[in-house]
Amino acid sequence: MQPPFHRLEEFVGLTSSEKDSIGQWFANPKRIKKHAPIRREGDPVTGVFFLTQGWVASSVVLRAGRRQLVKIHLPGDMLGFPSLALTAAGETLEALSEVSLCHISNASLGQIFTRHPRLAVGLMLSTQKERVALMQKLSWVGAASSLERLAAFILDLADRLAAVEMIEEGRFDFPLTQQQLGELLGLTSVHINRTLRRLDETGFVDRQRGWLWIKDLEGLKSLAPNVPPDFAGKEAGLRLLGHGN
Amino acid sequence: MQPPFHRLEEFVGLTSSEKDSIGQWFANPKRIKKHAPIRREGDPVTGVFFLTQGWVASSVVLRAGRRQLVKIHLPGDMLGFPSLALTAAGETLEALSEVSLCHISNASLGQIFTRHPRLAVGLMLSTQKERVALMQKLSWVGAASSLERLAAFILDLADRLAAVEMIEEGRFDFPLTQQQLGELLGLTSVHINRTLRRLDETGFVDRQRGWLWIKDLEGLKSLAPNVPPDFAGKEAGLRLLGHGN
DNA sequence: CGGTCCGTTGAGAGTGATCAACGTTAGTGG
DNA sequence: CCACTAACGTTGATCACTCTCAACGGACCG
Repeated sequence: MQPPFHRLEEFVGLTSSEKDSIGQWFANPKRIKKHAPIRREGDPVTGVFFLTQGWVASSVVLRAGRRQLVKIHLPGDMLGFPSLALTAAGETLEALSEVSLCHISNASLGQIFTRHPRLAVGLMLSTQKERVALMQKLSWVGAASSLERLAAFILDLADRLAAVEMIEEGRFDFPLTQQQLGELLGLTSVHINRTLRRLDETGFVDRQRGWLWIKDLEGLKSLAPNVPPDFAGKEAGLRLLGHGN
Repeated sequence: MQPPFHRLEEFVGLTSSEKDSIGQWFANPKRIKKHAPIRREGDPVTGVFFLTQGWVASSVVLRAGRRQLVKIHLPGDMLGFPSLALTAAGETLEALSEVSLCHISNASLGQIFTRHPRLAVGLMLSTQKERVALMQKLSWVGAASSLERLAAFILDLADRLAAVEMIEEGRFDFPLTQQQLGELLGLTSVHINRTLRRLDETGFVDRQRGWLWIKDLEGLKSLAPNVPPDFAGKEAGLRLLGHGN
């Protein structure tokens, strides 16, 4: 199976030599069992990860024993970038399903910058995209009701699932527990349950353990607190590197 | 006056040739009046900014007319990076005080990647640091009480002010209105007011229009929902680029 | 087949929002 | 320099969204 390059090629076109360099990353993918930790907060920072299959949650813990899920990662995502700036990992990465991922060592990552500047730009833009997504999520949690937050998350998720063909006619596997949804959106699992039921009763979604079905996309969109940002694709890379390149 | 290089040199040591390249950025700084917008959401993305003096807020707006302040920027910060991935700016940058900043064009930024890989690594790590900060803030807004959020913000701010010597004995200028504080922390201005008064009455802080005084640092720390992350400094750059470099 | 985790539902409590009014400060123009 | 005005800070009363606590049923796993 072809590794999901789409996120790496989103912002810059890659030459075959660049693709070769990347190809090494996928030499020996690692399989992780459902619910197993990939990396814990405080672990040494050995590099980043490229997720090829499955769902991963990244989270930070607070003193009170609470925790915040920062992001749900899907195939094609790069994991662990923020921790590069820290002495020890600042986020826990946990497999939400059977997961397959590749480790990219610090040295390999550094070589991208010294040898493949175009690829480095692509990586940088990719992490800026993540930052935009994080800003959006902060705005949901800081300034939207439970119904709005849930709608926004489901819509965002559906978009990202579509990019890797993990959604069909609005239906998709959904391995998150309501507890985890709550930790993701700053709500309790009890309130997630009630809010989910409201979406259900209105006919916007249908759900069973393990999967979700968006029955009324436009209805959900009418609830969302913002319109999703418009990512620039290759144009972003060209702005930085010049059109003659 | 020496531009605040500290953030650029935080993760990698710079050679004199690299410093020269950067030096061009500071050729003609632009002055912005208090309360003036630097860039609005939807504006074209012409590059990024390097803040040399003053306070800047970056914010996103939601459909309901609400808005979320994403970050308060201080001298030394790079502004506008996330929007590089977008077709149009995704965040509004607004001067909270008299501001002085330098514009760095897309092309100049691209040249950093093609000509000065070490500097590019420094920039990348710097934006990862911002991402960590954003993750922290999300956790405050998503999982902490109003008192905890306020304490966490004030402590974080004090640390960052200290890095640019804008704080003296715990006292500093503070140009944010309570309305803006509310938009930053996901609370209403009324509730900010009451929460601030609680901090005041407990003797943790003293405040007047325009400035703030941290009277009991340890007390504030006891309220904070998390311990601040430990950034790796030059060690982070060395991990990627190798110690022999 | 039993245990544990997860989803569901109810009752009650509380944090923070909303609405409203007023005093104070700072900025503006005469 | 003063009067005027708008923005900001403060406080009270009330509302409601979400949390907490609790119990129970169902699904999955060993």
